Amino acid sequence: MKNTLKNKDISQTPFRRDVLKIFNSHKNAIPLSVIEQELSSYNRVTLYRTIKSFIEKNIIHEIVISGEESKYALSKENKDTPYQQHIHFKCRSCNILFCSELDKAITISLEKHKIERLDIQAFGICNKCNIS
Amino acid sequence: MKNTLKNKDISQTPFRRDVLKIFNSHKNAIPLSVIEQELSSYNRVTLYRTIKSFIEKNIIHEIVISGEESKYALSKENKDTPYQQHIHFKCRSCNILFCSELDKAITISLEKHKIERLDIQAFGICNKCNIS
DNA sequence: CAGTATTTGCAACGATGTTACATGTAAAAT
DNA sequence: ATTTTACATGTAACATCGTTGCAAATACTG
Ligand SMILES: [Mn+2]
Ligand SMILES: [Mn+2]
Ligand SMILES: [Zn+2]
Ligand SMILES: [Zn+2]
Repeated sequence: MKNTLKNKDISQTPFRRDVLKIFNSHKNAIPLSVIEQELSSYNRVTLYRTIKSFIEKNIIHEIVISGEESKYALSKENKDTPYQQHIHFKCRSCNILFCSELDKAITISLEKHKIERLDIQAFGICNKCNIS
Repeated sequence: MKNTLKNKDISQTPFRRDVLKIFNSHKNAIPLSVIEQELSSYNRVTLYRTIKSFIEKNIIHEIVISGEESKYALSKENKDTPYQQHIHFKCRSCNILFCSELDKAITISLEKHKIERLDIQAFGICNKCNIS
């Protein structure tokens, strides 16, 4: 499970390891600004390139929501593990955003059009905010 | 059905009318670049502000997809008509993006979290691209 | 029509993301 | 282990995007 870089056919560099460590230390999706805060020092350009590589290699995926800073989260899929349907949940109270698997896959059909993949964002109130 | 500007409590100006005309003349969601092409002349700042007002007044809504230019489409909801669940379909062949209503509303439940609203993007092959 | 509120255009600015190129480093080959 | 090669990084410059302050123009109100 560790050493995602080697598994992903992408060369191991200190900077990439640091960024990956940050992703591994967060349960939820994080924006660039959080990565920047947690890196002691960094180069803007290199960070952009790192994020882009990670997305291309399927190490992370981007989650965009209208009017918000893009967020990034570790991907589960590999060469071995194929893509698995999941949704993104965003709490309107504490603002966390996380990936969540579903018991049963959602299917939608549209009469005339062939749907191959769904991208689902759910908005509401999370567990923690609900009880307090 | 016409004269959306008056209904929406937003003052009518030539520029806003022109932009609205463009939306009315397109069945599908369109990006800023298309609006810019179709306006004979325009001011960048004013266009940004117009789009922002239209979104605030619920005349249009923004559809963002990772890695793509944001697109905008007319909204159905008014003071009268409440929000109605719908999905966005994007064809990977001809690239059109449009809003589509569903026969039956989709519901997802997440055990611990309270879902209030869903945002669903569907990707695949549209009608037209499928037959040709 | 006159007075007020809102919108527009302009100029300047900040944030975001990209590119070219020289240098450094990781991985592969010997 | 050393050399070679391919790839990653840092720097600077740039382009694009979107925002702001302010003065002038226009739409709305009465
Ligand atoms: Mn996810
Ligand atoms: Mn829509
Ligand atoms: Zn919460
Ligand atoms: Zn199509």
